[in-house]
Amino acid sequence: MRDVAAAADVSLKTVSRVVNRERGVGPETVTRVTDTIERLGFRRNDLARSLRPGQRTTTIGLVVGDVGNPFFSGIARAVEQVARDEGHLVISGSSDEDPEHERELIATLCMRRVDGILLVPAGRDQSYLLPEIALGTAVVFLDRPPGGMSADAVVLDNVGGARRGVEHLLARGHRRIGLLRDSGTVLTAQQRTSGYRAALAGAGIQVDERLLCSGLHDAGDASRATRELLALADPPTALFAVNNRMSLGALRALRDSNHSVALVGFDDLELADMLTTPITVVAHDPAAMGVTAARLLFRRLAGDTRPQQRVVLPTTLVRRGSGEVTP
DNA sequence: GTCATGGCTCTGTTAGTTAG
DNA sequence: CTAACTAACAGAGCCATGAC
Repeated sequence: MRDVAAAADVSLKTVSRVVNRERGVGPETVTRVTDTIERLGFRRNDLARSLRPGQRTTTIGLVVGDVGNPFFSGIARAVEQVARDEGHLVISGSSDEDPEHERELIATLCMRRVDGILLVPAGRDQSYLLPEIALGTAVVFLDRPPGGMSADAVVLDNVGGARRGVEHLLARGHRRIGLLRDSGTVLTAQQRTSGYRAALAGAGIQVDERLLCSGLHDAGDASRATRELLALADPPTALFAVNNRMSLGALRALRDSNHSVALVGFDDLELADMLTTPITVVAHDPAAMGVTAARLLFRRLAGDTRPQQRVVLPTTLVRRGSGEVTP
């Protein structure tokens, strides 16, 4: 900037004004400075620009469970689009559902002075964010609400969606429905299990706890659990998988078995409609979640002081075949 | 009073310098 | 040798100035 100022024979301040398109600079000066900027290849240093207090870094942080998971990458893509429209850069990371890792990532983002944070919480307590929020960092939670504090959150209708999926199986005449779920600490899994129980209770069916498989970490675990369920003396005639990894595992196990078992999964799966028996899912829109959360974040950054928002996004049952298998 | 422009100062961190 | 101080980085906020 100093070189530009010297070459264009103006002050630093005038270059700053031209760079930031501020009003009050003569058209001749603007042309001369712009030409010099072009000639010297000057680019504003945003790191230095954000040095002054009150100045934003025009970056936001995004922490999800795993950017490799299609659900989270769908969110990330949508967040990126909104951020770009707002002139912001997204710095993203995966917590691997590890609370410790989540905190480290957030700390790193805060050290880089991101203006706002979009977080899919892995741990049960996010009160460590309160000092950052007090300093002016905007925070919006996705997929799961925060613990130990309250803040804006965009979540899914997990209970309702799961209930609808299980009711769909019940309507086909299934009475023994297995449940495949991941770690019990993840709130979404708990809520989807509640939906499962509510559907059975609504149909006057006692839950057989042997059909509930918990603590499954990945698709491999879900496959093993499915095989175990099918090996029971009175195996389930249908399965409800609480997320896409569980569905994938169940699908692998079902492919290798000669049982005719119905399957409904929460979360849509890529290619789910192209399988021999396409999968029926409780679908939702990751992009809508990303867009909603990002817009909320930027509204807060723009000074919106409305009370904290809890946006609940709907789910839809997509009938494709696997959930329409009758017992 | 308005417009165009310039000058000083401040920011958070760190390398380098000086004092004790 | 350590502690304290200072300069440097690149830009922007605030205020000043001169011309009209």
